[in-house]
Amino acid sequence: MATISEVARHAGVGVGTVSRVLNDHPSVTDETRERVTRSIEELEYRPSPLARGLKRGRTNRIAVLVSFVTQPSSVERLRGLTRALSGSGYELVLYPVEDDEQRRAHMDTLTGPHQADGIVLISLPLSDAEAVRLQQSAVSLVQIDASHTAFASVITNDVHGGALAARHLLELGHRELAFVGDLEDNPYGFTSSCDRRSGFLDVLSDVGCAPPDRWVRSGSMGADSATALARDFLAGPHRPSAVFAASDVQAFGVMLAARELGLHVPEDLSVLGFDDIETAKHLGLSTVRQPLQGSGELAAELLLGQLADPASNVPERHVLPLEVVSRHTTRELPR
Amino acid sequence: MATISEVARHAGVGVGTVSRVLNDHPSVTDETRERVTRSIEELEYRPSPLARGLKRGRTNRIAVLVSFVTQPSSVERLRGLTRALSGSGYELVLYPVEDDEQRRAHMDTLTGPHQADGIVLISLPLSDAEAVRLQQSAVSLVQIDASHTAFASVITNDVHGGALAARHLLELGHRELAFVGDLEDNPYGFTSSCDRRSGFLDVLSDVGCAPPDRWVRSGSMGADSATALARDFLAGPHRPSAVFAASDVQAFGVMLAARELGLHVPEDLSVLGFDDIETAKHLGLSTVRQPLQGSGELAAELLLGQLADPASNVPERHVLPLEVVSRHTTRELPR
DNA sequence: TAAGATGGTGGAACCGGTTCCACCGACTCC
DNA sequence: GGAGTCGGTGGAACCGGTTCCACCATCTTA
Repeated sequence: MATISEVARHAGVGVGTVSRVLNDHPSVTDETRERVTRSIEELEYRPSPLARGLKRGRTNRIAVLVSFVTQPSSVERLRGLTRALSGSGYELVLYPVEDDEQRRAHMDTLTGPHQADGIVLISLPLSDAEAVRLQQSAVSLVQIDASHTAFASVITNDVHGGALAARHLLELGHRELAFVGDLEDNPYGFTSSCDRRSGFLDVLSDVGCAPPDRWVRSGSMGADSATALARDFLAGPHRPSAVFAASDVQAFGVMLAARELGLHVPEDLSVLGFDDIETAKHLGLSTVRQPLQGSGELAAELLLGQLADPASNVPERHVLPLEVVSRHTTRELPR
Repeated sequence: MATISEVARHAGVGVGTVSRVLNDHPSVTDETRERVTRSIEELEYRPSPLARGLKRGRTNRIAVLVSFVTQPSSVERLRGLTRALSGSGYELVLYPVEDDEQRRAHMDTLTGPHQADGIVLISLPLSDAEAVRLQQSAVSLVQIDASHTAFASVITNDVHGGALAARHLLELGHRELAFVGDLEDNPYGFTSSCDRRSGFLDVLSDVGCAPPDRWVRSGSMGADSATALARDFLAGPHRPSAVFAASDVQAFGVMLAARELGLHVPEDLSVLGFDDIETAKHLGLSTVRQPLQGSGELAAELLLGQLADPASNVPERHVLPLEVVSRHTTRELPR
């Protein structure tokens, strides 16, 4: 594998000149540039990102911390990120977080020298202590689905989303409504599920349709616990006519419970999800859409902006719009 | 940010000694080691991976090339990879491939110096020319769902999988069978869909149940085209009693077509998928399971083995088992 | 024509580690 | 007691780039 000095010797110039050609420095004559370019091609030379990074103090890498395993919505955000990052010259290094210890270990790594020029956090709220350390290490950082004030963030209004869900189901004529969501004290401090619930319940209370407690349930993240919870209140003689789930995955869990009990969706039960992950479209799930891929794209653009011009770093909140997408799992009740 | 020479000065030793402490070299007295360790902690020193990599000629990075956007099954393989790689000391750099040009660009990058110690290819068959270049660059490589003979691979027997699907549906009493899969001439040269189809059709022919041509359909990857194809043959007066889809995503597409036409699954139509992606479980889809996460884990282990002991590099094929998982979308036909 | 400005170029120093070689003191052995 | 061995250590050289400074040829200006 050729090095820059071999290229220099081959072209009969100094290493500085080769470096200038590589970096499009203007003060090289066309004739010299041409000769160097030819040598580069003949020797199939490619510069070492390690050596370059060491000298420049930059890595051309963007670290993405994501609780990868548990959340399909995170995968969609990641897709948006990869799309917006492709062709930017930055590489994407994945730091999957499965538990709190991994999360700490990754944070520790990333505050070290020469790790990444920028960081994107997906659905991982920052503690104040972490925020301070990250600020000291002077790295650019953008949050998705979390919003510590020290850094820019891309979020949605979950309370509003819950309210949208409630109003949609009310408009369809439903009055007997249930909710299935995540536990409040989950390992990472997400609040989105709770916010969606309170937005949902507030609207219902306002119109006098507050559901009984046993129709408002929370379990650990994932479809399985949603199935168990829904089985519980769908089995009884008096059951809700519609269920709002705090995520599409949980909505699938509810649908599975319904199927097991011989209930047809949407004839016997309407199910409304939240997120609009790709499978929701494939399966015709009605849901409250948030722009998942869009959140990744926006985060990437913000980060690239900060990296291109560090002075422009304002820790602004970007609130993305929500919208109800009505597909085949909700239906209007006959009066 | 402290450097190794600052640590050396602070501890009153030479840089060599600090380096030896960092790398657990035995010839350091406990007393010196202790003093250096204390200085490291006091200065919050962390070594630069760039400098280390430059000198050692290794990057401690593993590159994963994956056609990320189109395939949920690839995401599951990626999960297996991340899990097996966590704690290995290697970082995972993602190279998402969206088109052939990106794929070439990434291949070109990765054959350069100091890029990655190992490469994992997910569902991206290698050309001979690429294989030669990769061999020259002396990088370790493991393929998943592709099997160029030059490198180790983790695969399944797709023909066998198609046969399993056929036999399962026959056992349930179905005789009127349809197939939906990918186009043969897809951009990346996948053959899995075709192999599954031929395994499926061979068994059906053997028992005299070969379906008519209009029940054997192929479209571009994804649920949408599957919906369109299925709508076509499900709408007619004479329709199949069961559909085998070459992937779970396409099975979802078929289910959506059924729902649109007012057909209930499995009462009016049995649907069998292939892959067993996570959503398949959530939705109770019957499917031919291949160990997706397991494929990622095995690939990671193989790669780590090669990296730990380059002499052990044998380009072996590892064929993973297949199994029919019967859930709620297939049912036994009454006689 | 001499002095100064200018643009192109070569090469040393440097980024922050690892590794090898030289050195030193202590210990062993004849 | 002197030669040889050995474990521990310091520091220079090196990995492969970038960048700055010095230098030179050419051109401008007095």
